[in-house]
Amino acid sequence: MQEIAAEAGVNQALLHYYFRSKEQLAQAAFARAASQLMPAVIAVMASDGELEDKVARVVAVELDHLSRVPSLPGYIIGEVTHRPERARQLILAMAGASPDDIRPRIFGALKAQIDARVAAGTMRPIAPHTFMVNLMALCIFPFAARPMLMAMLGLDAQGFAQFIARRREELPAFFLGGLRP
Amino acid sequence: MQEIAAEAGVNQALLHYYFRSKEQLAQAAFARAASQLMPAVIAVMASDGELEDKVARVVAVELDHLSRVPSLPGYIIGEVTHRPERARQLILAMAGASPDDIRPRIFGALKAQIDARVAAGTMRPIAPHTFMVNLMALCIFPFAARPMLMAMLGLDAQGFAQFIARRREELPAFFLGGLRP
DNA sequence: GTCTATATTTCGATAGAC
DNA sequence: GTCTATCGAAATATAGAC
Repeated sequence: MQEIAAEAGVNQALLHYYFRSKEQLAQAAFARAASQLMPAVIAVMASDGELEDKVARVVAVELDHLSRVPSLPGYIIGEVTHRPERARQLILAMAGASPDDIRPRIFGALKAQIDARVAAGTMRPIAPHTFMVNLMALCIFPFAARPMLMAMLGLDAQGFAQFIARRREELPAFFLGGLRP
Repeated sequence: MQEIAAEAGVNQALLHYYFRSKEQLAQAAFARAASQLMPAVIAVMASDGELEDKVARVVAVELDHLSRVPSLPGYIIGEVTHRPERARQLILAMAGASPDDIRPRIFGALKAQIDARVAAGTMRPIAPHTFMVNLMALCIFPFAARPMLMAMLGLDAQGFAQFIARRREELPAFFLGGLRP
């Protein structure tokens, strides 16, 4: 609380005036972060448009956005791991609706598009869940594991940014390639 | 410290006797966790054997292991995000050697194998870094984001386990599929 | 709404008996 | 090595002036 107050240029009493307790401040911070984890990803996936274009757009939007707040995924994952009850709030903040309401909207459209591709023989069957998880994993994980990857690959901040920039171009082809029959 | 002592069935004084401070206890816990994040992955990747077999073995070993400690990735990611200086210790604990020593061992062998496949026309070019990051992402992310995915996909613990079990079978084909020319 | 000052609680660390 | 008891520091929450 002291650190936060100092960084905000106020004192602890004011934080308490606005948030009433440390826990409620933590929840507010988490809610704001959660709403920024997957900007428009759900909207994109639920929208009309060719599957391949959706993938390309999700990758581009997501990597561009996370490049601006690279530690966001690590923060959210740490928080949700430590307090699993936040998971529901996370989905709610991401999508603006409850998990039960969101699920059909995303996975309904996605399943129909996958089925169409499979029927046309241009795609192997894949569960919509798996499709989404793989896409999220390939986009989000490099940021979540950023300090680890920087150490492992011997990159500084600039080198990491370049790594992501290349990824932005290559990832759609890699992802869609994994789905070819 | 109180919670940890209670769970361990001892008291705080004994924790201090063994670890001297909270920070040193945290480091010890982190080091132990780090050594379990990617069991044998580095060994497998640096070993002889066909690339396709390595991928299949890494996926199998990693998913089997993380299924037994599903919150390990989330803990490590949270810790490294909050304290990036732990990243070096993470690599060291994972591989038993410094990042600078490990890098050539993994990526040297990997690069040679990729180059051979590319020359034979059976694989698109891919940077060894990207290869490793994609593989790690697809294996580790589902566990790191487990509470979030459970909420998003509407799974309980058993449903998540089944999701991973299917993943164990499907992931190698998806991953290698993304590399075909 | 924002501050200073302070009360209250929690927590990490230590002393010392066994 | 393990415990009980306690010190001292730190942090959160509150009171009250402006």
